[in-house]
Amino acid sequence: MTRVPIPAYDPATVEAKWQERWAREHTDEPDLDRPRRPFYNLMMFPYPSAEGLHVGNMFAFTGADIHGRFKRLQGYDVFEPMGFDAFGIHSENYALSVGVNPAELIPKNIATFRRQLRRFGGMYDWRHELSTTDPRYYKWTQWIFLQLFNAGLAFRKKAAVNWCPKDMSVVANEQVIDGYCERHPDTRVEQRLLEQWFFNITRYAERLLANLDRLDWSESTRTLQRNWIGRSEGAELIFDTPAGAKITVFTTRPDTVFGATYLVLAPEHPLVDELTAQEQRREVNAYRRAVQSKDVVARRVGDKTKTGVFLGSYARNPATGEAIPIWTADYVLMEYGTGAIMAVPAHDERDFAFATEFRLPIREVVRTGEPLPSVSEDGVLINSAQFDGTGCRDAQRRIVAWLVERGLATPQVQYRLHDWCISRQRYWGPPIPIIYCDRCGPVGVPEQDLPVTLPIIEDFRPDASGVSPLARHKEWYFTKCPRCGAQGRRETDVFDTFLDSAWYFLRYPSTEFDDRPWDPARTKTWLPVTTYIGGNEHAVLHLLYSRFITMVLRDLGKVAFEEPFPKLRAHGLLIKDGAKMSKSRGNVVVPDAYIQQWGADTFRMYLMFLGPYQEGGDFRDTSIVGVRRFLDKVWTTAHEAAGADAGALPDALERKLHQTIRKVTTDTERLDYNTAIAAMMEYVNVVRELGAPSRAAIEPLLIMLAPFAPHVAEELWATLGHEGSIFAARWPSFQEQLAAAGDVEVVIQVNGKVRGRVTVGRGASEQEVLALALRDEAVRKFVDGKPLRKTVYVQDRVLNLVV
RNA sequence: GCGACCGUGGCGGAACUGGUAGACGCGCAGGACUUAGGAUCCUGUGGGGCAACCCGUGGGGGUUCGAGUCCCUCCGGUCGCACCA
Repeated sequence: MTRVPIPAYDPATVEAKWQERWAREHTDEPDLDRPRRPFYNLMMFPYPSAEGLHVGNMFAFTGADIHGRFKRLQGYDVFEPMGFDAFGIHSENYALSVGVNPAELIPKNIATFRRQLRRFGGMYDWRHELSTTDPRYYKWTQWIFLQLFNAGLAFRKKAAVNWCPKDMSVVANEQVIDGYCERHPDTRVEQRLLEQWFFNITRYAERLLANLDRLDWSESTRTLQRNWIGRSEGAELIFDTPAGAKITVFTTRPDTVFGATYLVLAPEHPLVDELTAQEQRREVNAYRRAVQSKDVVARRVGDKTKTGVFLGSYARNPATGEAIPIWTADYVLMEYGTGAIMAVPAHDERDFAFATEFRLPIREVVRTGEPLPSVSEDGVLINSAQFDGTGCRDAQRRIVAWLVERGLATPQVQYRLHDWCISRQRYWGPPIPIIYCDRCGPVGVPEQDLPVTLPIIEDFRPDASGVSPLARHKEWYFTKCPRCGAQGRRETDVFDTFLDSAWYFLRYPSTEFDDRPWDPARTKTWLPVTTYIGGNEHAVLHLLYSRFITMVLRDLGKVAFEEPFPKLRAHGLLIKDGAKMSKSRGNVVVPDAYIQQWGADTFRMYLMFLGPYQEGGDFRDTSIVGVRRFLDKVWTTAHEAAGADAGALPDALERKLHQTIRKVTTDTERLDYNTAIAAMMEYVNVVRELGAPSRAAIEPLLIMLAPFAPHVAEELWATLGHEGSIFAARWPSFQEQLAAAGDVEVVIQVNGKVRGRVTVGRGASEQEVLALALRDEAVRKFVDGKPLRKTVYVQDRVLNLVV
C-alpha cells in the first residue's frame, strides 16, 4: 500500500464548501409538485429572540434534521422547511426595553437566526421560509379567524381575565404560574373584566380527546392533553327554592346527594342577588366585592382556609326533600361546571373544611371504612333511604335515573378545558379583522380587504386603560363599516400568538401563493405532516390549538384531514448545570463559539451524543473532544481507504458491518441517536483494530454518518471518488444472516451465578453446550459431586445449571 | 394533594421481549513516539482481596433457575396539573 499524505481535517473549510454547494445545487429543495415519496419533516419553528439561536434550539433542530436526512437517504423526498414565530409579547417587550419598533428589530433577529441555521447545516428548503409577521402570512391568519367567525365559532364575551400590570395586558390562564405572570415572576396577576374574543374550542373537546387514542404520539404527551381537556362524567342536579328559583349544580358524585347538607354558589353566580335575604345583603355584597378585588393567587391556591357567607335562604335537596342553606364562597369557581355545587362535607375535602369552619352539618352517606372525609368510590351507601346498601358506582346510575324520572337531573359531561381567548390588548400581533358599527354590530372584514395591516406606529407602548395602543392611531382606527358604509371602528386587539402558530404547517408548502392560504394540490401531496418534532413545552397549548384549528378547517371543507400531526416525537430539554437555560438565570449557551472551534459536524454530533434525544440532558462541553476524535478517525480511515486496494471484507469485519447497519438503522429510526453514534464509533474502532480500511468498509459508514455529520460525510464521499452528493446515495441495508453469522459466547451459570463461558457455533444445542460446560474447570468446581437438578438453556446466550 | 417519569462507575450514559451490568465517550493511571505536546498511538480503569473468590444498578422485602428490568414498600429527584365539584 502506498502512503499518501493525508490532508488535515479542517471543518471550517469543509463546511463552508458544502454549504455553498448545497445552496448552489438546490440539494435541499424537493420537487413539491411531483415528489415520488413525499415526506414532510416538520420541526417546531423558533421564536427569533434577540439573543440568537441557543444550544437548546440547536439540540432540537439537529435531532429533527437528522431525522429528515435519514429519511432522505432512505429514498424519500424530504421537505424540511423553517420559519419564524415572530409576533408576540416577547418581542414586543424586548422592543419596548430598547425603544425600537419590533417591526425594525425582528428582521434583524431573523437574519441572525437564518445565518446560524445555515451554519449548523440544517437541510432546510429556504424557498419556503415564512414569518408569522409577514402580511402575506398573517393575511391568512386573519382569514382563518373569519372562517371561524362566520361559522359561529368565534364570539365575544365579557370575561374575568388575567391581567398582568407589568405587561399591561391580558395573559392567558396558561401563562399564569401560581398566580404570577409567567414573564414577570415577581408580578401578581389581577382579575379584570374585559370584552374578549374567544374560539369555541370546548365544542371540540370530545373529538380532541377521542382522537388522541389513534395518534402516534408518546403516551406522556397524550396524557398531558387528556388532563388538560379534563373530562368529567357526572350529572347536573336541580335544587329548587321556595321562591321558585332553580339552582343547577354539577357533580361527579350523584351517589352522595343524600349527604348534600348545603349549597354553594360562586360569588359571581347570577342567582346570588336573587337568593340573598334582605338581612344578609350587606354582608354578601361586601364579600363579593372582597373576592373581586382579590388576585388570582388568593383565589386559586388550594390549602388556604375557606371563606364564605350564608345567603339567608334555603333550597330543597332533591333526594331528601330537606331545606338546606345556600352559601356563597370563592372556593367555587364560576368558570367550571354551573358555578354552583352541592356540598357533601362527609365525602369531599373542600366541603369538609368549609363545613368544619362554619359548623355546617356533616352527614356520612358512604361507608368506606376510612375516616371522614372519605372520597373513595369503593363504598356502600348508608343514610340514603332506598339506596342503602348499594355500591357507589351502581348508586350513581340508579340515583341519576331516579332523579331524571322526576325531572331533577340530567346526565352531563364537563370539561376542564376553557374556550380559547384569542384577544390581546397589545401592539405586536395581527389585528383582529373586525369592524364595529353602531348599526350592524361587529362585522368581519371582507376577504378582499385582507390583510388588515398592522400600522407601524411610534407609540406602541401599552397603557393601563386595557385598550390596545392601536386605538390611539386614529386614521387606522376609524374606517367604514363594510356592510352599511357608516363610520365604524376597528377592533384594536391583536391575536394571541398561538393562533399564528396554529396553522403554519399548512402554509409552508404553499408560501409562494398569495391568492390562497394553501394550495389544494400541494396540501394533498404533503399533508398531514409526516413527522412532527418539538419540545414538550408545547405538549398542551400549541398542539391542542393546532389540532383544533385543523379540525375546524376540516369541518368547513378547507382541508381533508382532521389531525395535522399523526406522528409526533418530543425531544427532551437541554439544561445547564441542572437548570433550564434562561436569560434571567444567565446560563444560556450560544453555539457559535463551539461551532467555530470544533465545527458544526462535531457540535451536532456532540449534542446528540450527550444523552437520549427524547430525554435531553445537561449541557457541558467536557467531552466534545471525544466526538471530534471520532470524526478525525473517520477522516483518516476514509483517506486510507481511498488509497487502498479494493478487496473483500474480512469475515469478522463484514459481520460487524452488518451488525452496525442493523443497530444504526433501528436506533436512528427511533431517534435513539446517542446509541447510534456509539455503534458507529465502535465500528470504526473495529475497522482500525483489524487494520482494514477499504471502500467496502467505509462507504456504508459514511452514509450512516451523513445525517449526523453531513459536511464531513460529503467531503469524504468525494474523497472516495463519488461525483454527486452523498444524499443521492441509498441507506445501506444489512443481511440478517451476515449479522448473525459466526460463533457466540454462551454464559454458563451455576445456580444463577456466572461461572464460565464457552464459545460455540450459533444455534448450538443444549447438549453440545452442556458437554463443553462440564469440561470447564471453574464450572466443575461448583457442580462436582452434586446432582444436576435442572438446566435452563437460552439459545446462544446462557446455560444455567441448577444443582 | 393528583398524574407521569426517573434513581446504574469519578462524570455523560449503554443494557431489545427478565438471560455476560457498566457498550460508547469523557476523565484518570501507566507506557510509546517526540525538542515539546493540552497532538497521536498502545495498555489499564465498578469496589474489596496476593489469590481462589466476594460484593455491587437509591434502601428493604418478594416472584423466578436467573431481576437494573416484574410486584410490594420506603427514601430521593424531575416534570405537568392543582379549591375542576
